[in-house]
Amino acid sequence: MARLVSERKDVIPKLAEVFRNFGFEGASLARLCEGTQLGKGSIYHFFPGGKDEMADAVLADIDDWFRAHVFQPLRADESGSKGVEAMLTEVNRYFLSGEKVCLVGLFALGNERDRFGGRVQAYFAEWTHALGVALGRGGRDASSARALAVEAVSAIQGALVLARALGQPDVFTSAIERLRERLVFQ
Amino acid sequence: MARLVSERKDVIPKLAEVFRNFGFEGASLARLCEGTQLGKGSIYHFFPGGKDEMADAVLADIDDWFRAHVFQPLRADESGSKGVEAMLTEVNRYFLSGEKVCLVGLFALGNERDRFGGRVQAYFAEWTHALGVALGRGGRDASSARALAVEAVSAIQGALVLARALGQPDVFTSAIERLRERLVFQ
DNA sequence: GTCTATAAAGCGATAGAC
DNA sequence: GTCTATCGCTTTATAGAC
Repeated sequence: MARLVSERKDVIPKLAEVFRNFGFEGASLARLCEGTQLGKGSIYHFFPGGKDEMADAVLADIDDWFRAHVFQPLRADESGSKGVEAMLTEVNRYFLSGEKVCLVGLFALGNERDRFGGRVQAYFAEWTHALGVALGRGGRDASSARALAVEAVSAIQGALVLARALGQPDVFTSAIERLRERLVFQ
Repeated sequence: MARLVSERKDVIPKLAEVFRNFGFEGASLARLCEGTQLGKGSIYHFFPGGKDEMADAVLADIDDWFRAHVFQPLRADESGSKGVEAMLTEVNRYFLSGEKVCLVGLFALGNERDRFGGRVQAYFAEWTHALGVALGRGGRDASSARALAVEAVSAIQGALVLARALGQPDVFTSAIERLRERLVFQ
């Protein structure tokens, strides 16, 4: 049987899925190995710091994705409407229309916050800030744009919770549609 | 030293706090013992089924509290406005103005959903249903009352996530105030 | 009802051969 | 880069004395 050789960057999304499904404490090395199809030796070769380093790499990867696909477009768009529109489309795709959970939100609620609080805080701070900037371009004053941004990100996170809890992904897609009508100027 | 004898019902809130702080997998028996000030022998005397039975009892206790203080008042109030008003006040108090996390929401996101999915689903289903009934009394048609109820409970859960993540409890209290203006007819 | 001792399994992590 | 063997520790759970 041919031996499969992995690269660290290919492993991270697989680790992410395990952490999403089991949380930090629930993601045992056995489960992480199963999810990545890697032995303990390989996984410790990539992440000598163990689980902490794995979760940290996963959070950094998520942060990078959102920065590239959501935060920067939000800040860059001069129209203040296309960026918001793009955010909602990308976010809906990222969370698989409500079938996928937000790992950062999960870590925010759980005790993972003690270990990764900085990353969790930074993720939501940057998201709400970038959205606030974009909404501010739509003629809103700074303070109400900021408040609306926090409200919108809260709505996304809450919709993910309820969609998951009720087993109704459309709770999430409906929330996205509502935000589209509320935030985007036609 | 006098020996303290406990009752099962006094133990449950203490267990709840441990589960809230550490999640299901993170709540080890050592931590549960520490949080309840009970030995393993005592804790297994009350909950022979182990951690599963403890978490189940905690969820049942939360469910009872919300049924008595939130769901039933929502359904009982004929005015369709005082019940909603009371819900927001009780919920704000329960979650300590955004400092306390929703255990059911945490379980909904994590893999605890596999074990306690039924209870999680029932909790949010009853909450959104009762709120929908109350909102329907305010002159809204059934379908928009129902949608608004899901939106409101989502807003509460999402605000808890962001308040926790950002370390800003006022994100939660602001969300409650916004809901008060939006849902309650003056 | 509470305590201590103990069992069996799983945990994260390391070492060393290939 | 991958694998297996292994260490020391913690885990859940049980048994039995008090």
